[in-house]
Amino acid sequence: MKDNNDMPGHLARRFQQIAVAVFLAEVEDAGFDLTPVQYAALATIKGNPGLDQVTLAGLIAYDRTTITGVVDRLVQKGLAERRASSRDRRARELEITDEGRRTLRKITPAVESAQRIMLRGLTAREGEELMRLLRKAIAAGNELSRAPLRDVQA
Amino acid sequence: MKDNNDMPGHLARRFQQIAVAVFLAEVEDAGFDLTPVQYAALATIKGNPGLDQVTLAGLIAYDRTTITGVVDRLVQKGLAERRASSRDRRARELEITDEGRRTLRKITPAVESAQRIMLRGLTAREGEELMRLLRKAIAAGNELSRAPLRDVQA
DNA sequence: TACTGATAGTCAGCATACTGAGCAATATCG
DNA sequence: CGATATTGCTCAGTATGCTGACTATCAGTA
Repeated sequence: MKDNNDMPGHLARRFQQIAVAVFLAEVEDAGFDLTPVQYAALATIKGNPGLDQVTLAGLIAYDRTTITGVVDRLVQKGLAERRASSRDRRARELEITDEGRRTLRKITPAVESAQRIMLRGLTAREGEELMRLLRKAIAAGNELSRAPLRDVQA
Repeated sequence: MKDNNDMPGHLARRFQQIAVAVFLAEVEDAGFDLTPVQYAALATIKGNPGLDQVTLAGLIAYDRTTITGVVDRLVQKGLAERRASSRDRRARELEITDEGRRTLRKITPAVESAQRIMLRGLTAREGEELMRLLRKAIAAGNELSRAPLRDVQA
């Protein structure tokens, strides 16, 4: 009978659970109300102005049905805008607002602090190694989830 | 500007996402309909007959408000039973059913296969190292989530 | 050009997770 | 003993994530 602690799936769930909690706590301490998912989406919109929702989803490996709600909330908070595309009337072009830019800038220290805290039990070397191993495992399993990571075809 | 791939939080989310997808796929291939969360709960009930919901939640680090729904579904599927405790009328004692035991037994190969698949990009040594680092990071962050792991006080 | 297939987005429904509130029952302590 | 605090559980509300279905639109082709 295997112990939970020998199950990578269980460990993945626990680590993710802690990572989210730490992120939310740091961001709230900084005076903001933004989830990890919303942060990643907003940062990606900023880095890729005018991208459509499917592209955004692919860049951060979200399901396309999830992106709808995430963008809804970013728009509702005034951090992003959703416009009909002129090239493809099915698509929506996404833009970050000035308010979104300001929020991203001010929230960055909290986000970076969160990343440190979630690795606080590890040495710097171990933290790097953990990230390397996660990247490698993720790369090999990318196609196994419904929402794989997709590069932009620039 | 940090890349997503340098953010342990993002990597945690991606690995967990893949882990869940792999688990569900393997279990479905084996002809069962059980989520990772339901599996862990059921296995823990089997190993700790008569435990109450708070104890169960502590053993697998679930929130107590989440456990309610999970147990609901296990009961509804006929895999577990929820009884009023005679010692403490607030508490519910949980028991696995014969059907639950049968399911656990038959599902085990799929669960173990899933754990292998989610590490398929890593060598055996790397897989061990990943689990060690996750365990270490989790131990240091245990108290940071609302639902920390709790040992039984037997 | 008409047909077919693929694509962008949304929606309904289900299953985690969490916040915060509330109820019932137990434990503790003056 | 009685007031208070704590505990076990549930519920309402919100936010991911997913499956599957549907509409509108676009692309490729006969």
